[in-house]
Amino acid sequence: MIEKELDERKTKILNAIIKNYLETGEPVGSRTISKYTDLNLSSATIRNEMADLEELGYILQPHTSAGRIPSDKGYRFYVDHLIETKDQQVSQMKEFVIEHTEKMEQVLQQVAKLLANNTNYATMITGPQLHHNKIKFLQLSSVDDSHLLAVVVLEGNLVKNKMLEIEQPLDNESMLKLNMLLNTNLTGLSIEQINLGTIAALKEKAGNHSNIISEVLDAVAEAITEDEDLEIYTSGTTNILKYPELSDSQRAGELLSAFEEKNQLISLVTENLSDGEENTGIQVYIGNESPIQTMKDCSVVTATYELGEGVKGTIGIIGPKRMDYENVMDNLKMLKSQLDGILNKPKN
Amino acid sequence: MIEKELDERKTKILNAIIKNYLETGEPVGSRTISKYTDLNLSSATIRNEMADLEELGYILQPHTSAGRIPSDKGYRFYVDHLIETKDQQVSQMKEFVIEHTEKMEQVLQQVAKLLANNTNYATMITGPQLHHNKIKFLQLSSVDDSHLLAVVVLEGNLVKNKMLEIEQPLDNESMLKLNMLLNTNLTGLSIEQINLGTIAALKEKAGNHSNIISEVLDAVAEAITEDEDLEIYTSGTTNILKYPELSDSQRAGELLSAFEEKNQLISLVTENLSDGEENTGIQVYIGNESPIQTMKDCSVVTATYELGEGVKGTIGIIGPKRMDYENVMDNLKMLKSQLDGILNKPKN
DNA sequence: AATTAGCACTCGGTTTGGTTGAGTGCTAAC
DNA sequence: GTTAGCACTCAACCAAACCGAGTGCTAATT
Repeated sequence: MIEKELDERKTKILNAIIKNYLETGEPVGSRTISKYTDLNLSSATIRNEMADLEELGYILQPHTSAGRIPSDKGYRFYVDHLIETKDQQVSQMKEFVIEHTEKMEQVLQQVAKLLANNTNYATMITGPQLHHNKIKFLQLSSVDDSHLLAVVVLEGNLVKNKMLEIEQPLDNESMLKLNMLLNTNLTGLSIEQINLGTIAALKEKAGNHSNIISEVLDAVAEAITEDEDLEIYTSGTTNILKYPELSDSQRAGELLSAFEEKNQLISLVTENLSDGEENTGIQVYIGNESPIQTMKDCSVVTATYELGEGVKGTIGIIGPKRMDYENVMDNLKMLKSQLDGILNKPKN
Repeated sequence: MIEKELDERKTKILNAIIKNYLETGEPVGSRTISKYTDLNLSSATIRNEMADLEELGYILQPHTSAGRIPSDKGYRFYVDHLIETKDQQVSQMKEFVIEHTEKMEQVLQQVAKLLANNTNYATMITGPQLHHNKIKFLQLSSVDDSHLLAVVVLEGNLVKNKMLEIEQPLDNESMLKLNMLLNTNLTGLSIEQINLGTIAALKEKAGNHSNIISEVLDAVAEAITEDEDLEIYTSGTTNILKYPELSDSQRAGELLSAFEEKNQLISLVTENLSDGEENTGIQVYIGNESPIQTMKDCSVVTATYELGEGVKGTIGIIGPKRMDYENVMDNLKMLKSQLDGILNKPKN
């Protein structure tokens, strides 16, 4: 069945076509290939091979009497089989200079920007999902007569806070008690681990302040999930205007809107997190393979980065189908490893 | 000197030209005006008047034998003299439905989006400057052995926090003392009011923990200024692609980049805040009048909103020069008043 | 003196038709 | 299996022709 659809020569030719097309963006003809490669074949022969390749679906003609361009299938074959993975040294070279700034969100924004500058494509990055992060510290304080402030510190020193309204002021003693109660019972737990049992137990112990407990818990849950969950940072979105095949205002508008309405990008994140990610953790979506319909004329490359036991975030690069996959994937690999180091000891 | 450059009739004609051009976006000819207006003049007469108007610089011809389009001077005259301010009732009609959500930033983002949807232009909005906001509550807590968490609540219940690293853990008692000290000395002050004297006094009282005091103060200052200061929210930026005169990928790219690199927008904010703002607090920049060079083919309308004694933010709308100034200004006026109500009692 | 009808003129936009050249597919020869 | 050669295709380019909206000017009208 899989008795090599493509022989050595066809492979070489396909590779040459794609390489050339990635550089020029123009349909490539038989004569070009004839000279480009070291095969020493006449253009006529190449033509025959190209006809075959077309029949097999790896390349296609924009119109009769034009050169060939890679099809989605062609690109797929290219990224799966033809990319030469660079030796590690070279990759090491271009280390990213990430300022070790305070706020997580600033780091992320910065990474997105760096990546965009390096690749000339649009980029996105999500913060890590926090569901599994454990609560490290929790504090309730009375701000004024009608407001309590709940502050939660998660592992990795991420701080979240939420204001609560209360009907009547809480006296100092109750406050202390509540704080004690909350801390002893909740620290070390992740939001997922707080179940009805825990809550009931807490409420009971809180006595006449049980209503506050549930409010606090709600607040904690909300602060952790709702917020960072769909926080997606993008950069270099206007880069897509640099590629003529994407820059007519119709298409470009839709694409750019997708970046602005960041919630459209979520499917990239979720898709990626669930997917079995082979070896590298890098996913390539070519054209229609993309989970986002508006990106059917683009290619999307995503990578997940991890910071300790299952807490993951996603980085993505979106560009034209004729993107420089090698460079992009190298960059992502680079980042993956570096993010590990940086995010594992964040300040905030 | 100012003996009315334009007589009644010329004014009417100019008005008609602009109105028509705003609708169609096409150069408008004499015949159109002849029918459009109630002046009952032949196209020939209009032509003569138009020649005059052109000489005076209010309109111009894209090329011979084309209709006329308004010049910047023409637009300026239009917004200064010709806009009919709608009666209040009509404006009242389209009240904005702003969800009273928790986070300030969400409100702002939402406002930007609403405005963009309503107008079909690009919008931006800044959070209020917080320098003058007073500190309402301040708390230091020990998160773990090497980290303190400083939480500041400002008037209006804005919460800021900052993580501090310390060399050696603080015992409970010192912590209590410090908190007491900070609260009694700093609450009620705005960041501007904290001067060297206050700091020195505090340090003295803190005794052997004086180094922590200055760290805390730094943190407070940083949290308040650096952060919200240049936080600019944008929305509907892709709307500009809807206007052909702005949507060629060259120009559009520059514009959109300006929105992405939000710091380019800052000049709009500062310019506006310092400017004497006549009566309405609404500023219109037409074409080259804009403080941002990349927007020389656009018009920019900004408004400041206020929430109590000098604390201001800025809203801006950016669109083509032929924007619907009336609608835009109405919307802004509307928002100005509503934001007052909403932001004066925010939750967070 | 102001208005208008009429007319020649201008000039961007569109259509038309021809030319060019890159590139193909096919066939016949090597 | 490879190649030279040739007829064919078709987008891209270009010039000529045409169209029509719109102008400026002049002479007649009010």
